[in-house]
Amino acid sequence: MNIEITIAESVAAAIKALYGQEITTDKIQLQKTRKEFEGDYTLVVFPFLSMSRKRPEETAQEIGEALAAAQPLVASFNVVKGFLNIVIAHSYWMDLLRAIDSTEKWGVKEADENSPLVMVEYSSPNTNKPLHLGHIRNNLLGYALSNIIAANGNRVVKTNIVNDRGIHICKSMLAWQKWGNGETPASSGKKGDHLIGDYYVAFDKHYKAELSELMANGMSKEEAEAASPLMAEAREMLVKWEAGDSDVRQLWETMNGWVYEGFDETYRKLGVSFDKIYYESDTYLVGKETVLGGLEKGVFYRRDDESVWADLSGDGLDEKLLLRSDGTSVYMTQDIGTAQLRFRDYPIDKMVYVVGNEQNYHFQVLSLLLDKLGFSWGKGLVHFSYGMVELPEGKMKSREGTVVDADDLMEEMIATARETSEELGGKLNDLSAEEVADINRIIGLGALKYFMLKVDARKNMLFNPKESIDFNGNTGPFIQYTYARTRSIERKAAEAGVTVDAALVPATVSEKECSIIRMLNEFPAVIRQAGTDYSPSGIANYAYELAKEYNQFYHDFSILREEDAAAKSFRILLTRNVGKVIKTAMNLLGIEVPERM
RNA sequence: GGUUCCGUAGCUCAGCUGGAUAGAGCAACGCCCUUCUAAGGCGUGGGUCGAGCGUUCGAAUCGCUCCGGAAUCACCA
Repeated sequence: MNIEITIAESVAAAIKALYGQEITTDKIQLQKTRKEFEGDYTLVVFPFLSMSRKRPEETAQEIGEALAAAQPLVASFNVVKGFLNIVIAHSYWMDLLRAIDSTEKWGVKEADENSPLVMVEYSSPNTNKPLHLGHIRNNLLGYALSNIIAANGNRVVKTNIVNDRGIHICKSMLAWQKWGNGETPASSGKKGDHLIGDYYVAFDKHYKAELSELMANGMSKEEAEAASPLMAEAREMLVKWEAGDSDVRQLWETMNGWVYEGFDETYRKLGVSFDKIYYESDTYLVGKETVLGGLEKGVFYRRDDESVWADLSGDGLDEKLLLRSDGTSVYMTQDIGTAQLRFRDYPIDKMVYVVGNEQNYHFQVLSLLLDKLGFSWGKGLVHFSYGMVELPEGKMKSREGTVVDADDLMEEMIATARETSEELGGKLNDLSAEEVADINRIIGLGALKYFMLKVDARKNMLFNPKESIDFNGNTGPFIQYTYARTRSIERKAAEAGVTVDAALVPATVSEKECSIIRMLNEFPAVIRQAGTDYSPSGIANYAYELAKEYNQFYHDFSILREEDAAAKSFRILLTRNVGKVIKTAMNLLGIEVPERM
């Protein structure tokens, strides 16, 4: 039974008894009492003044007295202006702590076969270059979001749509043919995605050189772009690809294969995974069919030049192209095709797309189109839109070479974790080299992940590599550190033969300790909130608050030297559950926690 | 120009279903390691919550109008 609901019901009963008014519990706002006042929950009495027809202080006093008399959980109360601060009985917090301790996964709601099925699309890379900083934000958000949605009792299918076709991959292929000398990941020792990325850059370099040569000979920029033999070759290759030319297809499969191996490694290192992967090369034709089907049903219309359009002016938007005049598909067509395939594969109840906010308009349109085409989840699709990641030097532009590569960044973070722990000296001396390396990996990646996830996803964020590597303050490593300490205390207690006896009740539980238990009590609500708001940052900030609260209180506190057996038992019990909740919260974010650090 | 999003301390960010004196961290300065982990803790200074108007007993939070910034409005993806 939730304490807040219990109190709210008692308040409603008190108001009825005092003023004869029926009031529903959702009208009663209970909030956490602010730190500077005594109490656990605060009732704001201003809304009841019209019923009581008395001054705020008097009203609060009356309600407080009625509560204290009728509700045994209310130990005491105090009134400050129009605020009634309620102190909950310590025995309640003790019972609650035991209840939390007895649950396997506090706050997590398991799904069953009847639970709604939510599909979450994230990552969605192009196969012509390696993953970069922006993808990291996308992947971390998508993975965390999937966990949070699952923790709210939904079945979740994590999916990735790989953009594996188009002119961009032809550019890499062409450059490799021309200048590659048969280079492979095995021959060069490069990661497959980096190898392909290098050829994409090589194409661009040669193309630019070609353009400036043509322009030097008197052409305008537009003329040069149209005349470029390199670009013409790339386009020719795309036509061959679409026609199913066996040589081109074979090269395409080989090179994409290299990229996928590279991506898999990055995903593994980042700790994200997918249940089902779709490829645009499989979906774009389905999209075309679906659009033509919509055309027959009269949902879309054809123009004189044979192009196919959707008229969305009735929905306050413009007209949208779906098939070019030459019959080829555009981006939107592919997304429709992907949706069609997915719906065939899964009984989707809700679709969540984790895609950058530069595509807000696209998803507004997609939602309408899917709805018109009869997808039940089309109208209610969620575009989980996130902001750009900016660097201190300015916005990231792949062409200007200021891209932060995902693999490099992860390595850098781990290296910094290693340097920092070495500076601190000797803490991990008794561990094997592998164990130490693993701890450094967990910390380095934790720093990166937490930094990305604690910020409200909608906002553009500034990623300062230097600051992110600072392990002080509101950071992943601080939370991991707090967890490692809770584990250390438990280990030491076990070594000393101290057993936790939850039946032992300490004579006093401090207000601060009650406050920590109250925070644990909030965790299920935090998960629900994060699920409805699609907000990993909500979980992240909660984890920090809890870690800070615990760390502050227990910093100068020697649990194991406590002489009162009941108090010692209680504190270890509290420690264990703080650790449990921190770990659960961090794992929802996709962040590992180390047993030691 | 239309649409959407953002504007909170020097910096990076919380807080936003309306509630008490607007919170953290970083940076600066001063304390605290024979103690379960100092990757820490305690303290000091730092704010017209972009501006104005409105609704309300009460507005950082809700509404309107401005001012800044971003994204988007392609037969690109």
